Amino acid sequence: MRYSKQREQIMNAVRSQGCHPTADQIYKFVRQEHPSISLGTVYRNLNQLAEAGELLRIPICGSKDRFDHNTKAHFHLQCAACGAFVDLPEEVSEEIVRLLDRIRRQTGMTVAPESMQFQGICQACTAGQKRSAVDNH
Amino acid sequence: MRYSKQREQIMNAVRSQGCHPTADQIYKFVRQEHPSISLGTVYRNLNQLAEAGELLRIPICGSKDRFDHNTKAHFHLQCAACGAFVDLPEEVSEEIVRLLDRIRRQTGMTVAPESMQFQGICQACTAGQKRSAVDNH
DNA sequence: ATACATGCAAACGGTTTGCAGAATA
DNA sequence: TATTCTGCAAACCGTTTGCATGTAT
Repeated sequence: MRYSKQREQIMNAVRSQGCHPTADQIYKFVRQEHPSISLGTVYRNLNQLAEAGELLRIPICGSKDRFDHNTKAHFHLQCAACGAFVDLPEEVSEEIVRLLDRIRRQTGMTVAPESMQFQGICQACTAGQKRSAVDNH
Repeated sequence: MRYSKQREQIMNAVRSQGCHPTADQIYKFVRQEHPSISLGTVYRNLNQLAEAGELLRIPICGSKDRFDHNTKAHFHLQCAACGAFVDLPEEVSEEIVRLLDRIRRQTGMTVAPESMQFQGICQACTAGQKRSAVDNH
């Protein structure tokens, strides 16, 4: 993989936008300092970086994929109320991994952890402090 | 919801194709006895039937949605090796539900069970009896 | 008669891809 | 110079939608 300014800026964008940005959020961000960049280039580079293991691509059913600079295996919840896309706490992640292990032993089916996405209601919204969907993404 | 021949045939197709058919599989199936039906009509009816609770629409990340005549809450695994789309055994489903309960108590996050899709390797393929992807869907 | 349903084709939204030209090594 | 990368625009694929017509109630 040869150096390119665009790729560097894209990687920086993913790192600086802590909140699991989508491709077009990254596109808008990078375009501030590099107005001529194209969305196709953003996607191409995100795919390459994901393949190289420098970031994670998180597929989202029925909406835009997310990208994560944290490449350590972990799980996410997308809140149906406010749209927030948050990491699950580590203890919960461990429980999930244990469950997948048990499933394998009990059924012979191997579940891929990176395929597991959670949808539901986040902490804040479950507690009733509803924020509007526009605050988040 | 007013009666229509198309809807009846679509519902029959979902019931007779035990294996969680996709919209276009249903389309091809119904077209055998009703060649003039359109794919748009199939989608419209599947959506209505899902809304009425007569079937389940199962969103699949990055590929075609599936439809299931079994409306009782249950979970699915899609096999990355052979493409099979299978129900998880009931004991496993119960364990998953218990886990979601625990997550709620521990974190205050509410996970929607119907959002949970599993990808991985099915029993047969884990055991090494790999079938090819074309055998299944 | 009046909703509601249909077939068709066009639109949609997120993502990928083919191409000619530009940048890296 | 030989590759790799870019910007652009068009293609892609599953799904939805607008419209004029047809059909159940």
